[in-house]
Amino acid sequence: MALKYAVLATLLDGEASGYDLAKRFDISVSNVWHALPQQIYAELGALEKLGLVTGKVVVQESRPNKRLYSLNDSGRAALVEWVAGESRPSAVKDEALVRCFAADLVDPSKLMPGFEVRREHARNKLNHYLEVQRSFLKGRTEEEYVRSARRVGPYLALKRGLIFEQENLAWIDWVLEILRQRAEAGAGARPSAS
Amino acid sequence: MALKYAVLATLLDGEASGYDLAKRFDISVSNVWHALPQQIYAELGALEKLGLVTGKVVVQESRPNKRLYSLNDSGRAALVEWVAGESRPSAVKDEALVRCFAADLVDPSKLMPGFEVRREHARNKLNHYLEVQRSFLKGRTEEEYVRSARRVGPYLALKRGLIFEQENLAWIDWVLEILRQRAEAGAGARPSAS
DNA sequence: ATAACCATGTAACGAGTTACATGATTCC
DNA sequence: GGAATCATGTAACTCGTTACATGGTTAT
Repeated sequence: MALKYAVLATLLDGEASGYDLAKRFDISVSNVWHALPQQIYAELGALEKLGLVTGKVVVQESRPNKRLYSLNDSGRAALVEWVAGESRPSAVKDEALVRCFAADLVDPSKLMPGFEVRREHARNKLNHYLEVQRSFLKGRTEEEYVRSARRVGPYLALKRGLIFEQENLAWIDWVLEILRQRAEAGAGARPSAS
Repeated sequence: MALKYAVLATLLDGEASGYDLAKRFDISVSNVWHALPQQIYAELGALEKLGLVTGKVVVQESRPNKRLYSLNDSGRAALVEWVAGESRPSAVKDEALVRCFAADLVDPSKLMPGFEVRREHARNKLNHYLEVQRSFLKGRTEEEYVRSARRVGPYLALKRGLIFEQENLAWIDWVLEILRQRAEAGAGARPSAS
């Protein structure tokens, strides 16, 4: 359901091909809703059948032809109707938490490499978000921005992803620190799950 | 995949029926991995076929009979082998962010009720986590706990959920404040998506 | 030359959600 | 008398992921 509206909302930024949309999803929408190109192509087809987007073929030389979609009045109306509704509660969904849960089965030092990799991922994602943030603010403070910008929605959403990744990183560092301490303290001791 | 190990890890706390596990998932594992009873029953069946858990029927009077499952050596070994692996990167996955993205289509005041409801949910969940935290710490500080407790994994995982919900709540409050300001400032003005 | 980009999908599979089904017992 | 608890599932469906398929063009 959400993908449908994520696609509609992304078309607010102007008409796009499936390929274009897949890119937008990668760059600026990934924080809001993640989707693979295959899903996007399928969704655009479905949305056109529903009459919520309008597609037209653009013939190109020296490039494959493409299908450009734009949000039409029905689509905009559907989005307006949906946007004020209630969202289902969100939660962290993360394999790493399951691994944590069983962490005490093994020597703490065994877990550290996995978390180091994770830290890298988190840092990269955070840096990406920070860049997107800079491109929103363009030197203004956040306060100025949310007071004066015509469109704030995308920024509000970005901010959630930013905070999430910051806290994720902080948590990973905290976990690594505890694992390090325990690896030292328990060197030689047998791990136990009881 | 993760559900499989979530079930195995939950059985570290002792043998349980599907019904018991469903409860544990609701109370203390929900933060780590969410699953409905139907999934748990199915997974337990699959795990028994794989020989990773051992089930036995317990006959009861004045209660339906039940099937008690316990983690066996194969299951424990599978968990040990899995636990040090790499987890796929996590991300927020939240309808509300999609709604945010399209927020500027409508009057800010229209969005507030949805976010108020959400704030309630977040507060309840946070309170639940705080209670679980108290039952872990039992008066000790966090520092003491992670230094001295035999088993820290579940606490590390809980902490992530706790932080997530705290930040979620803070973000919701921030969004509501911005919506309120904009509703005032733009009273009478026409909303625009450009 | 080789990689990355443009451009669009299909097919199979796995995971998660919703709806439905049953029935005794104990708590309020 | 009605709700909640114990106890276990099946069936249909939606959503997301992985693998596969194609083929020209531009940048290094």
